[in-house]
Amino acid sequence: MVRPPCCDKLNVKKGLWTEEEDAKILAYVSKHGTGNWTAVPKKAGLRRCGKSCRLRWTNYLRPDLKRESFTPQEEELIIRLHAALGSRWSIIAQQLPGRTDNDVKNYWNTKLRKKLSEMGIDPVTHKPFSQVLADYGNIGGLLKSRTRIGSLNRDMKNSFMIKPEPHPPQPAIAAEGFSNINNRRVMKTMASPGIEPIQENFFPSSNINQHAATCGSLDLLSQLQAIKLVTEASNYGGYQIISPQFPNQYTLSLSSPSSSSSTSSTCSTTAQEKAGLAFSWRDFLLEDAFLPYDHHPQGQDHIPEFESKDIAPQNHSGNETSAEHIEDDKNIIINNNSRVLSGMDSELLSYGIQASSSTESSFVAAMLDQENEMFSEFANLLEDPCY
DNA sequence: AAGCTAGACAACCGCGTTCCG
DNA sequence: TCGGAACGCGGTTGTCTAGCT
Repeated sequence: MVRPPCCDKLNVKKGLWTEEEDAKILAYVSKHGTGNWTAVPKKAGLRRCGKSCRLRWTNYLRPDLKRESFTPQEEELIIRLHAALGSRWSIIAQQLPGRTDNDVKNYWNTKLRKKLSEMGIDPVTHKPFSQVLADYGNIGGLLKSRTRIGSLNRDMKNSFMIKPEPHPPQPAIAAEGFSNINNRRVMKTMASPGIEPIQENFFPSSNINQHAATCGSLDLLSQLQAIKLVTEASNYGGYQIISPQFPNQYTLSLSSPSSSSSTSSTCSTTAQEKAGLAFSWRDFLLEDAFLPYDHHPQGQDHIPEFESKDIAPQNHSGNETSAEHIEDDKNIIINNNSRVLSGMDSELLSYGIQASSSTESSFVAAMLDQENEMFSEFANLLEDPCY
């Protein structure tokens, strides 16, 4: 990376800003407006990088910034947007007047992530840790018991380090195990050698494992298809988690507590043959959370309140087909991303299903995570097709 | 009182994208 | 069309402070 010319000078000042420096920025902006930040240090008489000036103005000096703490409404909106968008802080911040992306990011990292973790919810995927574990176990089976904890996301790692038992944590119990989730001192400790390897055969076997054992590998799309199928199947066999603060947010309503989140999973090809499913790459695009209200099925219990036109203009392909939905006599309330259920096993359809939009849309984030995992962890498999 | 720990948030860094000559 | 500069974003680090031992 080539350092910008304005930052090349050795005498560029770093660190916290003084009131005098702030005053210079304010005076400059009030006179010249924003823009051409590289010229600001010189014109304003500052020994700062232009980039640093812009950041100071954007994150601190802008007159329209809110200084008070986040409201519960803002909290909920952040969580819902994060579930739909992932860590697109600038886009999320656009929906919160007076808040900067840095504000939102810091608030997420220091408060909300921990809060979700204490609720037993993975802040990355917005799914219960138990379900993430189960999903990961299914995919991790392809590793032939070579899975390492190091490939899990941070919060899952912490949950392992603190609560090593593989059984799904119940939310109320899990709370005590997820303190200090975001503390980087803990992260550094966790990264220390010697504690990273996880016991072999940690994750449960699955039909995917069996198929992979015979096939040896799956192509990437097939693996994504498998993940999606597993995820969606798991959604309907997971746990009921109802946050007292966000009672509508993380509600996976189900009627069969005996159903393991991993038991109904199967390899994509097998499942597709069995259920007549057909996936394409479009199935894995982020789209649902941004559909206008009238594109969602009636009766859907969770409609994003933000304006879809303002965010994520990408990935809007194929709305005319993706807007399909199902609402049958089994009281299935799902969003349009769950159309694959149309041919799903009757054993899945036997459950009463309520999947919030955040749960469904967070699938994409989980998918991307797992895809990255696969690229790194399964590199040898992807390079060694069995066909 | 001193040292330590953790929370909060400001600021920096690196990278990708966009703009412009 | 190309290359450099500027901009924007997300992840990470630094610093301050309050609370605890």
